[in-house]
Amino acid sequence: MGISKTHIFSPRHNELAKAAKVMAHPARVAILEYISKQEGCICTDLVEEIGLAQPTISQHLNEIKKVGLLEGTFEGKNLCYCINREKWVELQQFFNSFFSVIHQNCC
Amino acid sequence: MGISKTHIFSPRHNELAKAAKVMAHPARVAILEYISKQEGCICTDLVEEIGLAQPTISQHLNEIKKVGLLEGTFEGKNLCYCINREKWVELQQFFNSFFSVIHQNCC
DNA sequence: AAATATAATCGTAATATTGCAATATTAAAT
DNA sequence: ATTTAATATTGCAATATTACGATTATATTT
Repeated sequence: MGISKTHIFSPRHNELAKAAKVMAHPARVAILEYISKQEGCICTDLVEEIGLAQPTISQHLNEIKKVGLLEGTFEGKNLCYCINREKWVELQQFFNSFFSVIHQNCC
Repeated sequence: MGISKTHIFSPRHNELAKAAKVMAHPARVAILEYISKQEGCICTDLVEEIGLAQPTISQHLNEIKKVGLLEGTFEGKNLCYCINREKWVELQQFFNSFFSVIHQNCC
């Protein structure tokens, strides 16, 4: 994205943007939804479920991991991913409180 | 972003991603918050408020416009931007309902 | 009509993202 | 120890984003 001057923005704005960025790709939205709908942990499936190549899925998973939305075992064969519910709820509230700030009535 | 295979994802996932993308940059988060906190419409200010060059702000505003989050007069001198509240609430609910889907308890 | 103020557009450089093939790594099974 | 199945990493090509200077368009003042 070019230089992206993150330093001129508040930590809150940067955090919100970072959280939003995770959901800013349909593959990641689909992955998140799929995992969150599973009863237990998921093991594979994702590649055929989503329809992207394995390295691509792996990369997207990594992006999701980086914001702390995934939990579980990540190495070796048969990984076990699941949603970090605390973080999930935190994000939900984060977005919600952002959208709740509207003091404006014009136009 | 490379080829970005939007066609393999559901419309809902694509829409959510598109909405999230708008908030996926701190400048746009800051802009949205600033406008939403104004009593009436804003006229300028944004450039010095945010701290980016005028063309850059203009571009960001355009991104926000494209998802329908802005309303008002866009041409000429002294434009008048304000939040499209309907769309705003729609997005809030969109995100919220996405985050509400969690059927999972493991790990 | 000319000057002024404000915002949009264009062009372009720098950087980020997406996606995949090839390869490496890991852990379990044989 | 080998093989096997599953995921991670690397490297790279294609495309998108971010940012801004220069310019252009538009409307208001003078």
